Amino acid sequence: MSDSLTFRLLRYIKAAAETLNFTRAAEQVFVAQSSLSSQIGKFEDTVELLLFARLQNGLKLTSAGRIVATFAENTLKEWDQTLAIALAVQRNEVPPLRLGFSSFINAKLLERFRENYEGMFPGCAIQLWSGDPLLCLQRLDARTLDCAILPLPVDATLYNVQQIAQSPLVVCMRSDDVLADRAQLDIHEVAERITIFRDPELHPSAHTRLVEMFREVGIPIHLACAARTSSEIQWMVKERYGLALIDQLTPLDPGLITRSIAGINWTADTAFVHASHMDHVALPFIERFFQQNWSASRRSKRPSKTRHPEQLELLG
Amino acid sequence: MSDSLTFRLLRYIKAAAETLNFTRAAEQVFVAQSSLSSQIGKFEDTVELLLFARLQNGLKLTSAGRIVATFAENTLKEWDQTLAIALAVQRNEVPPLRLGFSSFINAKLLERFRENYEGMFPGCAIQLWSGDPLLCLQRLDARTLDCAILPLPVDATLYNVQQIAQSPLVVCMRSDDVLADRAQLDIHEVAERITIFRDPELHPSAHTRLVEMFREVGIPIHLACAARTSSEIQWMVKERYGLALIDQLTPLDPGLITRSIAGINWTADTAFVHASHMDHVALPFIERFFQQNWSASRRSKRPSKTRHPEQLELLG
DNA sequence: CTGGAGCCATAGACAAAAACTGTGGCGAAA
DNA sequence: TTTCGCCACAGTTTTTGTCTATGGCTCCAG
Repeated sequence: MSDSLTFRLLRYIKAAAETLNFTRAAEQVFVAQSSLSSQIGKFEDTVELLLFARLQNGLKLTSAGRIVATFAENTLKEWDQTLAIALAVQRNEVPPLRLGFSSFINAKLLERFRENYEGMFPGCAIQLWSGDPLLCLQRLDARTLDCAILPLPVDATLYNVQQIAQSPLVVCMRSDDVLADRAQLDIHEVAERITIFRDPELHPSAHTRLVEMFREVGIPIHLACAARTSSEIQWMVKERYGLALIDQLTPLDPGLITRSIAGINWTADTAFVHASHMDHVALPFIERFFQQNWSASRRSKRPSKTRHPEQLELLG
Repeated sequence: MSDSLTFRLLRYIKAAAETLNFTRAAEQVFVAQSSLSSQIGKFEDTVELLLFARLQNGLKLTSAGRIVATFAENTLKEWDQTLAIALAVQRNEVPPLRLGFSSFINAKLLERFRENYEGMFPGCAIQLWSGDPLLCLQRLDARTLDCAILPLPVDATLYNVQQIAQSPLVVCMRSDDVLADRAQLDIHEVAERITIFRDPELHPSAHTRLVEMFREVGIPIHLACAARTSSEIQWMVKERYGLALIDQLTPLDPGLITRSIAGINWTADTAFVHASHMDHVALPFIERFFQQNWSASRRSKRPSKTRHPEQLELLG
């Protein structure tokens, strides 16, 4: 039964598990030693679970005790976070979530994020900040952003990175292109014409990755046009500056089409990123949400016959 | 503070949030209406958090209340699971975890799983059961297996599937093969020689996927040899029956090497699978573990410069 | 418009639980 | 052997929780 269990008791257990010493644990939680001792003892009796082995040379956590202590620690932490966010929501003091995003990520991801955030924290604002990934990361460091949705790879280990989407890269071309009637393209017939890229400065590691991917199929990159936004890319394609590789899910301007490349499974990966300190009250919640519901809700929408991994939009 | 919060109170809050009626909620948790009412009221006072709006036409959860009620529900469920597993561990009544696996998954995954399981549940046994994926799934249905580590794709929606690994498929050949001195292969020069496959019957959906992947590069499959195990495959390669596609991380017999195929990013995906009913006490824990620690611990081991998505061993 | 039903809050009595102080036992270190 | 640190137990006080009973409020049916 869940009775006979108090959050206070969880604190006792946590302290005792940390110190392995009832006396010092009692000091740590500001009660008499006998209180802590008897509480834990009584609990052990009622649930018939020995948490601590009382040995001559001190205490020792039992296996069961380790499990319970872990639970205690997690639950206390989660409660603190829950209380913080609940209070903030009630007082309408949830600061706007400063969400950075690269203009190259899929807009649908942002939309979905917004919907879910509104459901969790009704009335709480999101401040969108569009910028290239490098700037987003800098602003995360400077704490002028709380989190960001960015294309992978994200270099630093300083950030918490959670991949949330993966979708194929396809060639974007005019619908009157000579190759437009082909269902799939061969890399060798289009490689030279792919000349439009995002500005390498915007996300150096992503560009490096592209260069590597090209090299793997034995083709050098012909970078003729550097664009800063997705619409710039599409404009360049329309103006016949060349072809471009774009995320398959990007909304297309009229007059443009996309074609996949046979045998090539390059993907655009997207991640939710935040600095490890987690300044914003909602971040712990969002993080747990991405772990549970997000992938679950996508899984149910996804056609049941799983095909290639490159075609899975989202990975749990 | 985490004081003033009881698990009993969580049950009250949960019941009240479900019924939106203090009287019926009180019945549900077997106390007088006044008790439940005053407990919730006192709690709201002490944490200065209004959980329920008392309106003329009944109760309504506030935004903060919804957050707290969700927390209550989760925490109660997790405690039940924690208590169950802790009791089982203490009594040495954790039934052996009947873990199925395909002989085609990477052995290191099994090893890691075993280590982590031993850490969590010292002394608790794992019964390994090796068999082809289809049989594993059938045994999950029949409840003669608790869970399994299988190659994706897993067709049914009846199972809980959590992807835990992804690694490139490479061509396995003799070290004295004519192509052995090449760093990378072209798909067209090896396609005809790749004749060794796992028996399609063992995992029809995985074979279907392979066929599709071959078709995408415009090459039909020449299935000349069907193997049932990884070592059979390697034996066939050594005996010059042909080449085979294998998981890059497969331990190789001496005399064999692997080469990647340029421009091809086929991957072997592995998932942790269990039936949705979760018979084994440890399953909730394992599941949470995969969500948190597993990917985290891999992330730290992974070289910091993230390369291609196909080369990520594990996805969070 | 009036009486009853449903719902929630409050009050006071009582019971249970948790806290505190003080003490004793036991092993390890001095 | 003494002393110290640590834990368990006993007795007492304080706090907390539950119960019954009651009152106020709204809604609805007669």
